[in-house]
Amino acid sequence: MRAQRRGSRPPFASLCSCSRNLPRVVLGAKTTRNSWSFAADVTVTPCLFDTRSTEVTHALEEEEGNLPYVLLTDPPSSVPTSHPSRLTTERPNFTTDTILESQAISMASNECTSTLSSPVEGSPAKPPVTPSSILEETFGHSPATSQMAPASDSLKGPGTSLISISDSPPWVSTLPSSTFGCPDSGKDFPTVLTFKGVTVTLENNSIWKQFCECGTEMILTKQGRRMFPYCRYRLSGLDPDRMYSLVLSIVPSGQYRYRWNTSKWEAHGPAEHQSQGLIRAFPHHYSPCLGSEWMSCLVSFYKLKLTNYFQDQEGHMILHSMHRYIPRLHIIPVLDGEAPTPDKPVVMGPESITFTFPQTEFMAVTTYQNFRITQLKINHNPFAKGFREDGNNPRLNRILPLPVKMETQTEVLKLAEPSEQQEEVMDLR
DNA sequence: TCATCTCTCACATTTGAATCGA
DNA sequence: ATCGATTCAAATGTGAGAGATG
Repeated sequence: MRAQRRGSRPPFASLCSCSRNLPRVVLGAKTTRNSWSFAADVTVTPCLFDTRSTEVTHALEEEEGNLPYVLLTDPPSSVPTSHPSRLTTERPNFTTDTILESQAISMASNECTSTLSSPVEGSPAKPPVTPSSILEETFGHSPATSQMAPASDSLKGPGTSLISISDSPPWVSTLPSSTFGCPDSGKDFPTVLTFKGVTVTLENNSIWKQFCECGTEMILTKQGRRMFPYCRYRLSGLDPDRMYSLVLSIVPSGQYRYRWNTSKWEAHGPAEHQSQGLIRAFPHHYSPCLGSEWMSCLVSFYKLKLTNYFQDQEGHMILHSMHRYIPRLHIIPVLDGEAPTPDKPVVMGPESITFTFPQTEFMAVTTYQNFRITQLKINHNPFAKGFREDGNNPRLNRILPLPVKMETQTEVLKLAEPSEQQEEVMDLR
């Protein structure tokens, strides 16, 4: 399903269910009274979203066989500011990890001072560092993903109200394929983005920046592999009394398939299936929450897993290997009046906004291509601690010619400052 | 046919939560 | 109720080998 935007009519998204126990998000726009164009559809965790009308349900059932997963509706003329009673029975544990997360914050926050103007709106604001706790899982998690159209097609366009703050940042969109990896590390990436009074901080920007400089790679496996680093945000400027759903989508950021050639990525043919569009989205496991709750915690999408298994039913993000992607955070106000159920969607209307941090772009791979990325992962990821041997990992020695090894290890040691390692270790807790 | 590229799987290791007993 | 030891599931990258591709 490819997005087709017409006129100035804004796009909206609905989050709803399908018949395979995996509900979906649909990003689309109403083009005429009875016609919709779809930017994307995504499988999402059930019971997380408020719902609206069922206007085009039947049309989509016909299209998709027995998959009544699409529910789209007109946008509300206004979004109520009051909030319904709690929509879930379990709540985040806001106390368990306060200390560890606060420590991580205090270190990470040092990286948040380079507030740059976003393409949409500059923001000098730096969110106050307040005691926080990471959002720990207490909900039953049901996995989620799905197919969507390419972001370049679906989430841009005149009149759109689905705003991508950094939809086409020049330092990303204009990067030649061979320069993927942000070698121009002297160019700062925005750590804080602000739009419509909502400020989003990429809390673990320092680690992202290190990976970006080498060209971030993320492993895809059939059973799903977590991202490292993962996306961790701090939010401010939300209405404290309003319910919001946070959804992370991962959209293609290039039109090509790539290959690793000795020391750099090169375009190698057109992207696979991008004409049909494949975007994934992953709702945060605590969605929906009050704005006050989102703002009091770090929002970490550490549960997100990446896979290249297209029959995946576990709800992982399905990506193409050797393709470039970039995560995007969607902040979706939840409408009042109706409790969320798996068969009803929440409207992603004019007040929904999307934030994209260009430094989080990555290459999806099944095997690491860039040795520097491997070393960064080993040095930063606690689960890979077994491969750390102070630069004397015999396995790495085996696969590396000596001169290269000496050089890269020096670089890696330089990149992996102790404080950064410590930050990321604590980040995982 | 062959070389290269890409992917899959078993493996060793670490982490952290859960469990159990003192 | 607390603490330490143990167990186990889930996480990591490695490397061999299979399959796909040109």
